[in-house]
Amino acid sequence: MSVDHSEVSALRLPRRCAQCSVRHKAMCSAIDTRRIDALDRIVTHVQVRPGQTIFDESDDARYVYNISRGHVRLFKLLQDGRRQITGFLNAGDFLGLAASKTYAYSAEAITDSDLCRFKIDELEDLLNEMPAVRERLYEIANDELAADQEQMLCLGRKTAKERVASFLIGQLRHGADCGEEGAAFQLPMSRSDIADYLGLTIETVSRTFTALREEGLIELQSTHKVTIPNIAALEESTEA
Amino acid sequence: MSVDHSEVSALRLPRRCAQCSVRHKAMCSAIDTRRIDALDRIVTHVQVRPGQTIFDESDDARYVYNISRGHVRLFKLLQDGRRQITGFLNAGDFLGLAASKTYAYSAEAITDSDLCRFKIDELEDLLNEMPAVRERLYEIANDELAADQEQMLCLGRKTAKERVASFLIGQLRHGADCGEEGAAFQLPMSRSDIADYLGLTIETVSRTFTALREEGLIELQSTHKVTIPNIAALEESTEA
DNA sequence: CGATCGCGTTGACCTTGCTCAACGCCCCTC
DNA sequence: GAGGGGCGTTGAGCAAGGTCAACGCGATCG
Repeated sequence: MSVDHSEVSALRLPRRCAQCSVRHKAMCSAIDTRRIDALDRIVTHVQVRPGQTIFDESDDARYVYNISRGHVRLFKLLQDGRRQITGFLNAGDFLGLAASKTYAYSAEAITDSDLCRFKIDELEDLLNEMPAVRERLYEIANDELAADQEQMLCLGRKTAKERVASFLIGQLRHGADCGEEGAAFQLPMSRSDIADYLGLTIETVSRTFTALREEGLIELQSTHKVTIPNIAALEESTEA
Repeated sequence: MSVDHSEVSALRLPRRCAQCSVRHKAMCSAIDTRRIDALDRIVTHVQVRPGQTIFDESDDARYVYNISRGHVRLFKLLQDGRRQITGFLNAGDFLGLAASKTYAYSAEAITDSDLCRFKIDELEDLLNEMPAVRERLYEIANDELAADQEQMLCLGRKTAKERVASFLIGQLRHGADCGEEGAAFQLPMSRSDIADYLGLTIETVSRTFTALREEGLIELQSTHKVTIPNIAALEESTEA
């Protein structure tokens, strides 16, 4: 997990899918090792900087992406600027699935990120060749559905404290750079991103972090580095 | 759209998929007419009464369902009983997609409903035979994803009035028994269902209906029958 | 190196929507 | 046709979380 933006120009993008660090996650895990070169032929590697738009909700949905490094936020906007972040994605995650001609949400990089971009038409050909990949996409969509349902429960029925606790547990699980008890992990996103993800204001998120810290449920090494000393205890704050 | 429960025993269930009233919706629309009999061999028809459980979140996800008649709610519960309804389904809709061994949500009938039930194992065989059906399921999952993102925006960032307006427009569109301007349509679900769908209380939903009526944005023939005299006007109340 | 900017935190006050309670209405039952 | 239960509406008061404002701190920049 990296929030360091200083050396973008020195980055080496993965040249070959066979050597990719997220080779065994996302869509790619469904591709036979012997045929992984088929991916190389249709992939384009793109680099995005913090805050940079990957695609906009209104764009023609011509590409899908795999994240090979970095952190991304998905969101929808109302006309007056209110924003709802519908998900945070990390290395290994997949984005760009679309129900219609345009995307269902906008996507921006949170940190410096490397993306593998596929033209949907070309991917479609690959999908027909390798039904296992389509099945994998279907699985991904279903996982995403389950996560969204959980998030609706959070937004519709949980208190501020429960939402923040749920979010932290979710980050711990999903990030998984460090699942161990008491391990510190990074929150790559700002308080404002967290607020827009949880349907709260920045101030409420901030106050809730403070409250959780004062209760000993979390420790804050810095604003973006959290430790959960007792996962079970925090999990109890996740509901009721 | 039926909220009449009086003659369940007299119902004729569809015997043949080829004659099914929702034959050209949902999953079934992807099945070649000449091979529709393959469906007949693996389908079971089930009838459920208002309030009856179709499946529980904790159940083994062994079946998927198509609704051929009636109305269904999907929901998740917190331990203390708080409920979030994650979707309302009508005739032609599909439910039971699951990411894991168990379902992602519980499902109950709102009105008397007829369901076509498929054992997932058996469906899986069909899917391998007819890749177009799998593609259709994938499409359905993606539509569902887009709808869920929209609902997150609603729950996280809209006011009570905006939520209720969005809900009514959504019902008009999705129900589609009557898309025309000024046409009345039925709300098969209770105020309590609406509240749990919108992340509000019954009282707030009731007050908001009254407010919308007093502003002339809706007319209420009865508690469950609504007219939208001017769709564009109500749509404006949908945000900002 | 001081000025500025972005971000996070904290405090005081306010508003939206929730809680609790009463009541009306319809439908069912006896 | 009196009683009762389920559902929806309305009102009064309350509280969770939002708004507005001040401030702190670290990074960047001229």
